[in-house]
Amino acid sequence: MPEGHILHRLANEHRRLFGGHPVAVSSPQGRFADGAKLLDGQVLERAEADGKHLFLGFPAGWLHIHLGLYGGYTFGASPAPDPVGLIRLRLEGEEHYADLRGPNTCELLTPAEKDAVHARLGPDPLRADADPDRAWDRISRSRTTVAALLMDQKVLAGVGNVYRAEVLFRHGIDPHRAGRELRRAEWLGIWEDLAALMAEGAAIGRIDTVRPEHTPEAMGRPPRVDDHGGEVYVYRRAGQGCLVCGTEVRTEEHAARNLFWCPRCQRR
DNA sequence: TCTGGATGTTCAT
DNA sequence: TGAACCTCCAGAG
Repeated sequence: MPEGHILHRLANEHRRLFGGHPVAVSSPQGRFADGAKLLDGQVLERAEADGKHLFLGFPAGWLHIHLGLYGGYTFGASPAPDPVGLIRLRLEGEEHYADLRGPNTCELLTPAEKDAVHARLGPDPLRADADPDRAWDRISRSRTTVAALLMDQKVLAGVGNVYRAEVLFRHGIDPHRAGRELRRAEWLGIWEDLAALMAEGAAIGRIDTVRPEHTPEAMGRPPRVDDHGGEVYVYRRAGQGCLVCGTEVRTEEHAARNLFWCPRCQRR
């Protein structure tokens, strides 16, 4: 379930489980057989994430992975079992293995090619070197909606549909407002909040955005279960009552993605 | 058993 | 703006 926090979590996981050691690299499915052959037996030297991109550094080059909509990882203790389903990439160390399925991208890059990927991404709230003003330059001049801008990886890297919906709710911002209608203070509030929410998401492995005072328990309401794990305000809650005001949460297709918002809490 | 949907991106038009 | 692509799974029949 890949938004940026998951990729940072995966980078940490790769460092922890395989960093500094040689790994057996294979492609049981066969679609990355040539690349796997080049990397097999090499030491995993680095692992980092930028936005929704994962980079694994080997002497032969950078392994670039993008999970797309339904790519995913499975980790386990060695020895790895016989492959089940389509496993594009398998890394195996002495104690652990990692299986990658269904990625959008799984390719080997030169350092220059890796730099080019970074160059086309906006700042990532989870990276220490990120500069929110770089995103603000784009947002403050744009007629595009805030909803679309937050999902544009050239503007801001790592935010997906869940964080987009949730951060706009938390700041009471109508997703249909144009970027240039946003005030700088509002943007900085969004940025700070994303950095904190996504850091927490990376640490716990799920997206939790509901403030303690709004949890169903605190509000005296029956608990709700989200199929994606954490507790959220509006994402995929169309037709349900808003946790804060009770108004029906709305949804629409916006720039080819599902958008969710509370028409009362989020004003223009 | 089949269909449709999903937290994403790219390319063609 | 729409289609294609990557894969899995819940729900329908």
